[in-house]
Amino acid sequence: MSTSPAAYHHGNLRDALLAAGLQALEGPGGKAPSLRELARAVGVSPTAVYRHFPDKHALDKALAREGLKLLGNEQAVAAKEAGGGAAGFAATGRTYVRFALAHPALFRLMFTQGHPVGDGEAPDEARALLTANTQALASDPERAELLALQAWSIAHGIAMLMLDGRIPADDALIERMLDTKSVFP
Amino acid sequence: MSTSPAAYHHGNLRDALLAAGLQALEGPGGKAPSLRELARAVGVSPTAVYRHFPDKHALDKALAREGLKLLGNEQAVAAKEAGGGAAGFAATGRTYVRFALAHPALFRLMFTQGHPVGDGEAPDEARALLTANTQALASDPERAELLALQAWSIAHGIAMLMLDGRIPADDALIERMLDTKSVFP
DNA sequence: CCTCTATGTTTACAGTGTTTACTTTAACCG
DNA sequence: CGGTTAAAGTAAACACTGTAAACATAGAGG
Repeated sequence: MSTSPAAYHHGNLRDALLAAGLQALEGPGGKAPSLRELARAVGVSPTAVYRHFPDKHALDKALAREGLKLLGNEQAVAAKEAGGGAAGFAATGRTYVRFALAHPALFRLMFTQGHPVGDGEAPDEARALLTANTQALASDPERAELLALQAWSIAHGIAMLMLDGRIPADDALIERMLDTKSVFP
Repeated sequence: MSTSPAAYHHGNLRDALLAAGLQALEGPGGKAPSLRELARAVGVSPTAVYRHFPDKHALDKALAREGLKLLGNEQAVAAKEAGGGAAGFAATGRTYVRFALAHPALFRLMFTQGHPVGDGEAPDEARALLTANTQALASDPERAELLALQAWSIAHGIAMLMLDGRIPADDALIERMLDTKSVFP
């Protein structure tokens, strides 16, 4: 799933580009890399990239998917550590916002790729976890779906507004804003 | 406040640039214009822009402020038409999301300029309206501030997720998700 | 009227995404 | 094996971007 050490310069250019892209995006202070930057980082000519991605946007979409995987994993372990149930659900939300603050550039990229709603892609782990949680917590499944979208929206809104500096990126504030008793009683 | 017909080519280049920028951004299918595009649209050399803005980012920030004004106005009239109070508050939220869907590029620009939270700028009308509404609806003023941030976050989250195509941009869905009885009982 | 300052223009540079044409490398198969 | 073929890489070029430096031109004020 990443950077197999053998056959770097030849062989798996695609994976190498994604790895270099993630490294550039990760962490606070991460930046969205240019296509040429990534080619340089991997030691290849800019046009070589086009053998593996039709254009820059496709590369970005692939990086976004990679980011979604990371987020899903972090959420899954956080939910498990919290013991599942309502506590796990809450942990999921906190982790979402913290992930955004920890990897601003990556998080922005993940949600700026124009992901048409009806495309046949399988739902990412984060999304699957969300619906599973709400289905377990709500009786009515339709109401559960609405709850899922609302929970997603408030977490996403908090994350975005904090990233943009519209709301102080305070950890205690995250806690209060996401308090399930207050928002979803 | 816009495009005074006299003295176009000489005089108010700054306003002309902002007007051209807004026109490019407005509407669905709007796009973030390049500095050179705007210069062309106004009939001026690219570097002339630098007499009025230190760099592209400053221009974008000015456009973002312009967009916030537009949003604030729309929200104000919507709240007034709904008769104020709780109904007005709800109208404010709906208008927020609808504005985002009606002007995707502008909305994105408005919230991607890195607006450091502590800077001395006066709060925009949208923000002022928000706190006024929650102060009126909640007894405890501290609880009102939290409610304001939560309401903002959920509206912002819905808007962003719909813009990114993660959630269907359905008007009825907006209504259900923002239903105050369901979210803030 | 003459000067000075605000506001433009020209030219140039480094960087970007992308196309086209060319070269190498590896794999396949008779 | 050995030769052909397709995959994967390179080089050069194009149109575009934001920006800097040096120069030109009003228009206003003393």
